[in-house]
Formats: sequence, C-alpha cells, structure tokens
Amino acid sequence: MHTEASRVHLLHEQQGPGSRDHKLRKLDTQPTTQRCRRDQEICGQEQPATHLYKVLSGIVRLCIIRVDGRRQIVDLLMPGDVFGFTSSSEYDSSAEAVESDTVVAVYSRRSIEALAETDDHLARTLHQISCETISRLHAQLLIVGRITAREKVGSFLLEMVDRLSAGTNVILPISRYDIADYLGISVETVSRSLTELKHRGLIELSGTRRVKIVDRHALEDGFGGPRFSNAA
Amino acid sequence: MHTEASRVHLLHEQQGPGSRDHKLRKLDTQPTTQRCRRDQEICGQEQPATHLYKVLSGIVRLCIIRVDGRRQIVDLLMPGDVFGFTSSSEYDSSAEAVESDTVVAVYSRRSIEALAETDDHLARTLHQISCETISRLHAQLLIVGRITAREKVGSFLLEMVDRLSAGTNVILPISRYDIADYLGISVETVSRSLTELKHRGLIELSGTRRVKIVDRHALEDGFGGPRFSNAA
DNA sequence: CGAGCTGTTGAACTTTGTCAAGGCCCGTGG
DNA sequence: CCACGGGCCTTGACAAAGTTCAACAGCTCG
Repeated sequence: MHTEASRVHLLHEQQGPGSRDHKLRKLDTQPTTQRCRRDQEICGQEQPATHLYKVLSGIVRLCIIRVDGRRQIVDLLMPGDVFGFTSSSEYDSSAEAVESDTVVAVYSRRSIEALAETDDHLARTLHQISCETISRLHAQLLIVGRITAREKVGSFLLEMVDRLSAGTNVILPISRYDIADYLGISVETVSRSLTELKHRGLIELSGTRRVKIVDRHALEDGFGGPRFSNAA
Repeated sequence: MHTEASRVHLLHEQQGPGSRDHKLRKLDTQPTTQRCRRDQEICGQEQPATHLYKVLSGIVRLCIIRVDGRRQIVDLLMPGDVFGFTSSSEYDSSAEAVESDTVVAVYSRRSIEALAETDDHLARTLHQISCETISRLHAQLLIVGRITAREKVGSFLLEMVDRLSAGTNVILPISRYDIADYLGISVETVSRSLTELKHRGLIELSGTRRVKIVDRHALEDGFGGPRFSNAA
C-alpha cells in the first residue's frame, strides 16, 4: 500500500465544482488526508467500518464483487461527497480511487459519533449528508432501472453533467468498463450506445472522454422508440 | 382523500415481524397515525417535504413517475422502516400504501429537527435510520443491477424472505406489476421467470403470492444457466 | 352475471450479451 | 527515436434474452 497519509488542516482544503465546504467543518478537529493512486482500495467490503471519508479531489467508486465475479458499482463519489455510511459494523462495499491523486479526508467514525453527541450542528450536518446520499442512490436507481441501454447511457451522461459541470460539456470521470458496471450492462453495449447517441445528434464526442450534450430533452425523454408503462 | 388521522400514543403501536420499535421512540411526543387504503398516496413527489413517516403495519412503496409515463419503484418499506428523507425541500418520490389498512406514523420534520438539537439519542437514532435506508438502497441496486431477469426475480425473492419472514416461506407483499416496476422489467418477464424458477425446482408457488424457497444457494448464485437445461 | 383487474402463456420482433477481431493511445525499453 | 506491449475502446456476427402485442383464465366485486 503506497498510502500517503498526513495530518493537515482541512479548513484549507481545495474544493471541486460541486463544492460543499460548509459541510463537515466540525470534523476538521481531527483531520487526516489520504492520497491515493489509481485503483487503490480505500476501504474494503466486509471490513470493520471504522471511518468515514470525504472526497477532496478526484473520484471514488463504491464496488461490490458478486460471487460470480461480476463487479457492481453502487455509488460514484465526487469532490464534496461523503462515504462510509453503513448500518452494520462492516462496510457493505469497497471504495476505490478511480484516478491517481485522488485525495480523501479520513474521519474516525467513533470520534464523529462522540462529537455529534455534544455538537448539534455536526449532528445536523451528518443527517443532511445522509439524505444527500439517499437522494443520490434514488437517482442511480432511476438510471439503472431504465429499460434500454441507450436510455441508461443517456441519463448517465446527464447525471454526470449535472454533478460535474455547470454547462453542457463534461469530461467523463470513469472508463467505459466502469460505466458498464455502474449501469449493469456490458462494455460493448456502452460503446454502441454512445456512438448511436452521437450519430443521432444527441451528443458530441471529442476523444473518448469529452462529451457535449446537444439535445438534453431527447436524452431525458428516452427517445428511440416508444415504450409504455406497467403502472396501473 | 379518505385519510383517517388520529392522535394516539405510539408506545402502544403494534409491530410487524421486522420490528424495530426501539427506533424513534423519542418521536412519540407528537404521535399521529394515518390509516391508508390500497393505492392511497401518503405523500407526493415534488411536494414540500414536511413530514417523516414510519410504517407501522402494511407495506409502502416509493414511486417515481417518468416523463414517458413509466413508473419506477425506488424503495419498498415494511413495518419498522422510515421514509421521507430528502436533501432538498421536496420529496423526490411519492409514497403509496400497497395494501389496505396500511398504517403509518407521521412526524413533523420541523419538530424532529428541533428535538434532535437537544436530544442526542434522537439524533443518533435518526442517523442510524438513514444508514439503514442507505444499506437497503445498496441492496436494491445490487438486485436491479443483475443481468438476467431470473437473477433479478430470484434475488428479489430472497430479499423479501429475509425482510419479511424468519424461514423459507414468504407471502409476496406486492403484485407482479409492482415487482416489474421494482426490478425494471416487464410484467410478462416477471411471470415467466417465476414459473421457470418453479419448474426448475428452486421455488414452490402456492397461489400467486405464497412462495417457498427450496434452493436458496442456487437463487443467490444467480443461476446463470441456459434456458433449456437437463438438470431438472 | 359481467366488468375489471391480475396473472399466465404464446409468437413475433428487438435488444443485448458474448465471442472475436482490430484500432488507438501511451508508456516503456531497446 | 522507434518498436513493442498492453490497456482501452470500437465494431461485427451470432445466439440468448427481453419487450411487445395478443389472447385467455381465474378471481373479486359491484
């Protein structure tokens, strides 16, 4: 493990575009940061849940490996996002840095809970962060629950634009393989869907990572053939 | 709206099999219950998030209706479960009673947050409940993220057994249509998957709702075998 | 008793996973 | 500097699986 951990004052932390630096300020009393290289594991599935983490820079993915060897990405964390919540004593997923120089703040779960006992504001903040996680997971369920691969990829792109940029351009933070494991489809289908969206004029691609949203409404609506609901 | 709301002491509440009556005890200071009939809306998507709810009996589903009219079920609540968490000022999904005589406890969000300011234990409880929600959503993502419909239906059945019963028998709390919208597949595929699992001897069906798990391990493993198998 | 809802099954069609091959990019080592 | 190797990405062909449309059976309830 080439973990590089050091004690610094998080008040000086640099924030990404989706900055939420007002959150977890109180946790700065025991700040530790960890700088990770690509694919480095930050915490492991079924290991004791001793810490909470906040992404300071870079991207983190939460993964679960199935018995059949398939990998599922159950959350994608960007700067400002917090992870490590679990209702049991162990993490229910592992966390990995997606790119090199990903930096996370590390907080002792025990300390936080102790602090929250006396610090109302911290307790509120914790709750607010939990709610954000719940909303994010609802959004992911909506994306993964769509029917066709084009719809999944399309709404995934919109989610990335909304979370990572202010306009219509976005640089995808993860590989096609990661997208596949996030959406629950195969890499080839991800690739095909992207080129199809491009050919239909809904997006533009520069290189493999840079995407421009051309027709947001068509991406939202699902386009490409009507499909009807089961709703009673 | 045939809402029947009344002030009672929740300390006397009846609990279902997955009882967590130790949770939210402190909220009993302002207890209100609401009894709902089938398909009744408890709170609506994009309406002001003024309350939190706890299921006392029956089943509640959280739904999101897409622009194309399709419905997605983003959570399924059983007795003891709490819903209504959102990071914004509005609910991001609507909540509906699945069956008649579903009873929920209603808590003012404002009051709870005020109480949590001074009550450490309540704050902890809230956080714990949030974490349970997160774990439940991770589990749902794992189910929906599986590849084949048989795998989705199989792991859905296991989830229901684990949450609703102590043994291998379970009475499905929702219809085929609800299962379809929970798993993101069509009703017909749900039906076909169930009959196939039955023919393969992995489950037994009595009527349409009563299910017995015969081969849990095969259901867990995904059972990725081909449709036409000799190993009957 | 009929209307309506739920569930199942069949058949045609569409989409996706899988296997296979090849292109592109970049870092490394000769 | 260039060749090489190994990820990453794309594309094609085919088989498997899912959606859709359609029909029908069972059931409840007015």
